[in-house]
Amino acid sequence: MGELREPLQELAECGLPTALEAMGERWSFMILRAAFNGVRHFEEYLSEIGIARNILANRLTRLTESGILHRTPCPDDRRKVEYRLTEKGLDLLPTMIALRQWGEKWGTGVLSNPVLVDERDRQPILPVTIRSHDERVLGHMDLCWMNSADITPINASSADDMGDRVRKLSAI
Amino acid sequence: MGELREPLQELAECGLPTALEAMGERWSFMILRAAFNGVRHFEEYLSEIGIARNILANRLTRLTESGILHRTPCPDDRRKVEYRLTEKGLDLLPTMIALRQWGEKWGTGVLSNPVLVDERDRQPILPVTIRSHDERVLGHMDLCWMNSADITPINASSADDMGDRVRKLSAI
DNA sequence: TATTATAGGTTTCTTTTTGCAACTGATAAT
DNA sequence: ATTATCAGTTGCAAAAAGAAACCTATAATA
Repeated sequence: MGELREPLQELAECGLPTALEAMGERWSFMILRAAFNGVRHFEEYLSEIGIARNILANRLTRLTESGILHRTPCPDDRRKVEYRLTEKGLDLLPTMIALRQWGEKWGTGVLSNPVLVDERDRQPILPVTIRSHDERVLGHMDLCWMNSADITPINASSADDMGDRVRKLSAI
Repeated sequence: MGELREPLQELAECGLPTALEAMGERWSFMILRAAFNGVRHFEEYLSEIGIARNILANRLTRLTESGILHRTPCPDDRRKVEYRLTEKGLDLLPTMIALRQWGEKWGTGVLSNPVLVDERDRQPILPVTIRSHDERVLGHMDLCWMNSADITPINASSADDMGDRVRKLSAI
């Protein structure tokens, strides 16, 4: 068993550290959840989440700086400020739902409420999954890591051996 | 504009806090990523991730306690210990990939490498999305929150008004 | 108009968590 | 018999989180 593994440096080339820089701090996901639930104002976030005032102020600033929330002074009441999700923030929904679903599945029997449904038929959404380009649901047994340089563009045929250029995830 | 919102307490009924208790600490996702990349041993995690020794020890213990990693002393070299993903840990893959894809999309042009591909055709996986029960991809405009008690089981018909029992996500 | 209340912070101080570096105890390699 | 490796632990300094009081601008109320 040769423990064949890529140069460790390669692990760094990934969006995860970037994502964690913006969302990895304590409370960030709770603030995001509140935002997705329609919370907009400072005092509202404060009572919704069990967070300290100064920390909330700090997180809202940072989430705003990283473009996840947008801060607008309220025109009708000039004491108030609105923090709402940007497109970038809204785009975190799959991540948040996946995390929530995982917590639900493996946690101590918390059945989520309210539940996300498709408004068209009012049916709950599916568990978030990983899918192949042709939409098959993939388990980790079906996946492997591959150097992006070695990927054959779709349509181009592939009578290619690949040799050591793939590494199976199921071997983990 | 009545700002109609559910009793705030309802927000707590969700798997997210549970999930964050296990995965919300700094480094947890980085350790998970390393584990998914085949890392198994303490010193290996240590050099892979830029984490301090004592913190790593602490995190590995906590991830083991929460059933995400499994700790086994190596039979062939009794100095070594293996930390590998449990089923519960493996089940975090969609979350991790969703987060990584988000980081890739919105970060400063980091193209991930290696890339996750379907081993069957060696094509990159799709972006992780939210899907309706019949597999349509849903944007946040297509979603609403609903009290789980009010959901009509599929197949049962629904000539039901629903009134205020739904709250659109696109209103956020 | 004067007074009080509210919104969104900031400041100060205490506690907790992180990070670094050195140390340890068991096992394996030389 | 000596040295190296592995998986930690310990002690201490720095950073971050949390609680509580304070502040400023605006709005509501008497």
